[in-house]
Order: sequence, then structure tokens, then C-alpha cells
Amino acid sequence: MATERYNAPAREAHWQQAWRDSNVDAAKADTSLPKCYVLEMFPYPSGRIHVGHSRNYTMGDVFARYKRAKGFNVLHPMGWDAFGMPAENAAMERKVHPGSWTHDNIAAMREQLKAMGFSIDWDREFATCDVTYYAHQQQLFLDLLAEDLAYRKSSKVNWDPVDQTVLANEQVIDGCGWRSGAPVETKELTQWFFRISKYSDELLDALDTLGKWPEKVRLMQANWIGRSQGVAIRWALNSDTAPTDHSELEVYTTRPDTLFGASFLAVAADHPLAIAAAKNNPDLKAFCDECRRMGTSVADIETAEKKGFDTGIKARHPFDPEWELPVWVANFVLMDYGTGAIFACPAGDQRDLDFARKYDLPVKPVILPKGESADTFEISDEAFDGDGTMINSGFLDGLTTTDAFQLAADKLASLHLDGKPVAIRQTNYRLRDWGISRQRYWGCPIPIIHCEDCGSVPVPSADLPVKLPDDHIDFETPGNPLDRHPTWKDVACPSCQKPARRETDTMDTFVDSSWYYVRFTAPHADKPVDGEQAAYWLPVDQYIGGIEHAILHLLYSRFFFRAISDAGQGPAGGKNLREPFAALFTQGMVTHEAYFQPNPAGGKPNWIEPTKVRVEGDGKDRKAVLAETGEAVEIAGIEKMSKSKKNVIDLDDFINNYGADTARWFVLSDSPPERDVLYTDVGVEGARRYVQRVWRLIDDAADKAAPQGSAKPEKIGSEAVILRKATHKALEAVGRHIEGLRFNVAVATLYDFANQFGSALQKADENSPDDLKWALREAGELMTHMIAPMMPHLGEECWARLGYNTLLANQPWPAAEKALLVDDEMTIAVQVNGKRRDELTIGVDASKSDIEAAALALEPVIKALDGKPVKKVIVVPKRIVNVVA
RNA sequence: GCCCCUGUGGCGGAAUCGGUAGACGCGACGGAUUCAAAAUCCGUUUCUCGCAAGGGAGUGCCUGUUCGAGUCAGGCCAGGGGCACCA
Repeated sequence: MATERYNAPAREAHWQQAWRDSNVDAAKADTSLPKCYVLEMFPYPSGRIHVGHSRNYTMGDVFARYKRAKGFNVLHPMGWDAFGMPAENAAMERKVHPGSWTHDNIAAMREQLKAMGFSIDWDREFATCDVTYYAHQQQLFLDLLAEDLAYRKSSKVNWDPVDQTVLANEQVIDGCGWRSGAPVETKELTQWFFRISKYSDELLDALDTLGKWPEKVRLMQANWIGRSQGVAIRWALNSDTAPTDHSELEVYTTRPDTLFGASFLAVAADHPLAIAAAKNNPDLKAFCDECRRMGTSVADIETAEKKGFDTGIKARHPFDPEWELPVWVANFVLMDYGTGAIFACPAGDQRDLDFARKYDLPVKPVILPKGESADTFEISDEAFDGDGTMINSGFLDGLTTTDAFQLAADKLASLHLDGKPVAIRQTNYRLRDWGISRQRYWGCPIPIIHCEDCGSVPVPSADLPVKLPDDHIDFETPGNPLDRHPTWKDVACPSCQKPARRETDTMDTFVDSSWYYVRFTAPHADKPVDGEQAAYWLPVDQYIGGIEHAILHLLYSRFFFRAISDAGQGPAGGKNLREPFAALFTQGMVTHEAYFQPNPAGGKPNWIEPTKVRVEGDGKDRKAVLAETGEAVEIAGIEKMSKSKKNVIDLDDFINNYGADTARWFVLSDSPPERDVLYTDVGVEGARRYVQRVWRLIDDAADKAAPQGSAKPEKIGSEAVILRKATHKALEAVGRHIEGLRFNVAVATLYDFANQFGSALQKADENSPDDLKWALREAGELMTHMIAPMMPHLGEECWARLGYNTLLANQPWPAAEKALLVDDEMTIAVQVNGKRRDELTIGVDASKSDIEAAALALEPVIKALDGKPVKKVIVVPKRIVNVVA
């Protein structure tokens, strides 16, 4: 048969149709089967998919296909994280409805994902902007409200002046909005919160159980939660100096051991004591106002100087009532951490020291570092916050820092002020409650009605969903279109029936993505969560997504899953399941060189598509020019593929040129999956060559090998055994590497096997013995199985070429024959004094003494020994012999 | 400032446990096939000394543990990431 090139684009469409016709991608309803839930973080429907996006879906798909072949009931769904700002921006720019823009994008992207041949159970697809999804989310909100896990309060919020909306702490990156990039301001607003702080301890402690999560992500979450163990100390105030109603001041500290080094106390500008003291002190009031203004921009904080104002109030030291310390207002003390007040030990804290030096407050060292002498040790302009021995500290003198902590804390607890202990141990967290109100149209409405008499009244479940209005949506003016809608917010109070007003805030879109993986287990259920289905499918066995969600989405999901479980919407059957994602894999990005021309008017550069650029020369002389005009273009370097830098490769173009299997193979090749992979034309060529090569090999094998269904010959000659060993070793290795998500190594194994299979095929012809022909068929069939998870279309094509009329997608993963994985002989390196001198090939069952004798007889070994007596011989079978002389 | 990760040929990278460093791919060089080209196939390719046989060095740098270190420990250097007034 004449070898033709494999026409990937045409054949891929054919096989995709065949899979659809046989419904191979649907999860089975039988809950007695072992299950495997494979999930990639669902995409935001931004427009079109590029090669960069396709990488994590490809990884998930390889894993899902492999697990299905291994006999698991696989759930591999796909949906759309469809609410959010870009739809509103598009609406503004193009005068289209955010919903129609979103749905158009979804339609286009769905076709692209299908063209990649991903084995997705499309019957379970949904978008978070579907009423059938967000209606259930509103019910979950009500459930959380009933459990006091959702509440409303007035607080300072991060305000994005460009997007005109509130941001959660997690959404502020370097003081700027995570989406708009605009510097965030502070604003006082009443809004809805989820009580994530209730789960601080659990979310932190359970990180230890997530063995299949990257260490890095667990660490980032632990830091984010930021638990600290300390002591809350109440200081008595000198009543002659304190405002009325303020007889004490509570401070939080993690270092009670340094109490004898205290120099002053400081409170935040918003602290009640500061406000009370400012009443009769205009200068102090002016200072407090200044502090508040400074806080408006996070960027200012970084450069802000430490500033303070002495209130004139005196506090009595808990260990010595005669010892009075001044109470200051300081701009570096935060109201919303601990008690909003601190005691300062300048010798042990850099900020306190800077402050003390500036305002000439006392600095007394209390901890002596190791190797220093108490007589000579001094603090100049660097505080010492390490461990050491206590000095100048009364009853703590001579103790270690750790012991001093305990003793000081115990002593404080035994002292009393107004009949209560002076101090209690306290745990504090960096983690704040999650503010979920967003002043946007394109989000899930918060199901609340505000009534003048009844307050905030939940919308009764029977009245759900609260649907977004489709008409009278005005995006021309900044702010929330729901707020400006002529009728939508006018509604009767469910409680007293009087005219009332709907809540016009919508939920943060991270709420949508906090439970979509639960919904996938029963996407058509008439309640938010089908407990039975959730109990069967959850947790997600393999979750794949970008490291950028290490905190935001993953922490929210871990919280929300617990919260809805505790509110009665969790998995059924007493399954004590707290973590939604058993294994997490964070994949790297696809990068591509980016080019630009500086904008003559200043500001953002003018990015240019790589296809319009011609690159000349190499090394230092490498230059880029516009292909058409020859105009010079700047090379920006390797950047993550992104629309804004125009360095994307559109998936449709790619598939039309090369086919989906080439795209899949390319994004898996070379780079380890957790690292970035660089898109290059030569890299793609390499992948395309391999696709054709596999096809030629199978095509050739189909002609030369034994016919399909041939019985295994009685005797297998040595040549055939060599091929069989290579085949089965590759089979075992490919499976192991896919299981471990080491796709680049699985790919390398297959390249290697193609080389071996290729040379065996080249030597074979119609006169080859039957046993070799049989081994060639086995090699061809097993290779087809091996490439199939990565290149499923080519797999089907080869399977058909090998004479089958079944679908490879329905075939089980073949088991490697154990006997073929071990060799009869082993090759061992022989070292003399740790230096490799020769190697030794010997039977696998050779004893240690046999190996030793054989090694010592080797010519290079004798030569290297040069007559020196052998002191010792280390023999590690299958690995090494080391002769020590 | 604090916390974390990563450093291997010209390049991407491989190397269960401490046991032959450089698998596999890309690029480069040489060859076969061809009227020629494309495509394909075969070979060489860590550096260095040597015609060769063979020798020496080598996983960012320096110490150490070990019969043996890319892998373990300590100290540096470089790059990347996270947090950042958190008391």
C-alpha cells in the first residue's frame, strides 16, 4: 500500500463525529463503579481560545482518557465562568448585551474545544450566568445566611475607581485592582460578607492533609491565613490623663517576653481611644484625619514615613504600676488587626525602633543575642528580633526567649484588673471575612430586599430566582446599572408587603466558581446539590489549573464547600468530606516571543502579531522587522501568550494547518507540565513530524506484520523478544508517567520507542518469520494504545488501519507483561575509587561474589588498581560495583 | 524586610532509593536517497588533551557527610515567585 500523508484535519472531524455517535465521553450513571473526577479550571468566555489556553485542557484530557481506559468511571465536564466585568466592558464598547456577547463567545469556544477532541461530557455543560445555575446559588446564599455564615456590615472596602466596584483583599495585587490594574482606594460601604474567618483554623490545619497539592500552594495559603499565637494584654490607664469612659487599653502581642523593653503604646488613628482623645485636641484630630487620608491608596503605604502623635495619655505597666508609658497614635498601627493597639519594644522591632528614634523615646535591650556580652551589647539603628537570653527584665532575666514567653504569659494571666485577668492567650489571623458585594450588573443578584421597617429581608426560596433584568440596561454612565434600572428594584417587602427596595449588588464572580465543581456532579438537579451524586463523585480526583489561583479561587472553594456542607447542602450519607480537591496540579503557561513598536505619543506600546514580523540574524545581532515594510520592530522577549500582547496563536488556524493532535502533542512535549513551554515554529514542526511518523510506522506495520487476530506463535525467537521487551517496557513507562502527570517524559518514552519500532520494521519484510511478524503487530497495536491519550484521533486512525472496526476510545489500557519488563542480563558500571572504569554485563541471578570476581578481572580495573591492594568492594546488584583500593 | 522555589550541553529538558550524568526532542555537522529539491532514512554532537588507543575535567560557587553526591547537610551567588506596616 502506498504511504500517504495522514490528513489530520479531515480525519479528526471524522473521529470526533464517531465519538459523539457512540457517546463515549459520557460519565456512567452506575455509582458502584470506581470513579475518577478529572477537572480543569473552567474558562472565562473571553472570546476565542488560543494555543496557550489549550494546554491545561490537554493535560486533563490525557489523564481522563487514560483513566477511562484503566477502567474508571470518569467524569470530565466543562462549563463557563461566565459572569464578570469583561462582558460589561464589551457591552459598553460594542453596544451589545453582556449576555449575548457572552453566549456568542461560549458558542465559539465550545466549537474550538470540540475541535481539539477533548473527551468532555457535554451533557453536563452549563454557564454560571444561566438562570438555572445562579438561581441555586441564590438558594445557597440564603442557606448561608440562615447559618450566620453570611452577614452584612459597614466597613472600609477596597474600591476600584476604574471598574467602580469593590474588591476583596485577595483581589488587590500590589495595591492595584486585579483586573483593572488601577490603584485601589479605600471607601466606607455597607456590604455582604461570607464568614470565612470562622474556618481559619480548619482551612489552615487541613492543608496538611492535602498531600497531592503542590507544597507551594499550601504554603501560600498558610501565609495568607497568617495565624499568629499571642497574648491580649489590658493596660490600666492613668485616669488623670485618659478620657472619661476609657480606663484601660487592650493590646495584642506575640512577644509578651519583651514587656520589660516596652517604651510606649500606640493605637490606630481609628481606635476609639484615639477618637475620644481627639475630641478636645484639634491637633490630634488633624493628625488622625491625615492618617486616614494616607490610607486611601495602598501605594502610599509603601513609601509612607512612620509618624505619630502623643495623646498625653499614660498607661501603667502590668508588671509595675509605678511605671507609666505614653500612649501615642501611630500611622503604622492597623485598626483591623488584633486590637488596633500595640505596645512597642524598640529594641526588638524595627518599626518601633525607627519610631522611637524619631520621637526620642527610650530604647532598652531585653534580649541578648548569643555570643554578645550584656555589658557591651547595644542597639543602634537595627532592632534584634531573634532568640537569646533575657536581660533587664526583672523576673524573666536569664531565661530563654521561649521560656520567658510562657512565664510572662502565665504571670499576666494570674494578675487581675477590675476582677478579670490582665491577659488571655489569643490567636489572630491575617485572613479577613470575604466581602462579596459587587456594584455590577453582570453577576448573580443577591436575594435580599431592604425594607424600611423590617430591615434586610431574605427573598423567600419560593420567590427565587431573582432574575437579572434584560431591558433598560444602561452602561453609558459609570456605576451599577441595576441601581439605575427604572423598575427592577421596586418590590414589596416579603415580610410586611410595604414598598421596599431590592439589593442591587451582585455577588463576586468568585462565588460562582466556588461550587461549580459540585454542580457538575448533578447539573440538572432541581436543588443546588444532589447529595448522593456529590457523595459519589467528590472529591475531584485531579484538578488542573493555573498557579494564579493559588489563593483566590482555591481558598474560596475550600471555604465555600465547607460552608454549604455545614448549611445542609453537602454530600450525602455522612461522608465526612471537607476538601473538594483531592489532588491539585498547577500547570505552566505557553509563552511566545512578543514584538512591539513604541507608541510615539507615549503610553502603552503598539503590540504586533508575530505573524507580521520577520526575524533576522541570531544571538546579539537578532533583529525584527515588519515583514511587509521592513520597518524596525522591538523584541519584547518571551511573554505569556495573551491577547493584549498579541502574541497568541489562534487555535482554529493551528488546527486547520496541523490538526488537533499536533497541538496536543506539542503542548505536552519538552517542558515539564508545571513549567512554561515556549511556542516556536520549529517545536511545532517537530510535533507534526512525529504525527506523520507514527502514521507511517503503523501503515508500514499493517502491511508487514501478521494479520489482525493471528494467534501467538509457540516459539518466539530472540529478535522478536527484543522488540517485545522494548514494547512492553514502553507501555509500562508511558502509563506510569501519565499517572504521575509527567507528560513530557511520557512523550520522550514514545519518541524513543518509535525509534526502536522503526528500526525493527525496517529490517522486516514479507519473508520475516511468523514470530517476528506477530511481535510487529503487537508493537503496532500497543503503540497505538500508548499514543491514544495524547493523540486520540491518530489513535483511532491507526486502530482502524490495523484492521479493527471498533473504537479505540472504548478499549481498555493493555497490561504490560511483567516477564518482559525484566532482563536476563544486567549491565553494571564498575568504579575504582568512585571513578567509572568499565562496565560489566552479567546474568541477573549472578551472586554478589560472582559480580565481584568478574569486576576484579576486568582489564581496565586491573590497570587502574595498578597493583594496589583492594581494601573493600561494594556491590549493588543492577547498579554498581565500586572497588576501593 | 520576611517566606518559598529554581540553577544540568548551543537550546528545551531526562536521571524512583545517594549508584554508568546528559535519555528524548530541537539545532548543528556528515552521509544515503533524488536529475534536482521537498519529504524521509542513517550517523556524529558536554568540554578538553590526543592521529589514535586512551586520559583529564564536568550538574551556579565553596565546604562537609559517604566506598560513591545532580540528588543529603552547612554557607554563599544568581534568577523567579508569594507576602508586605499583621505587632
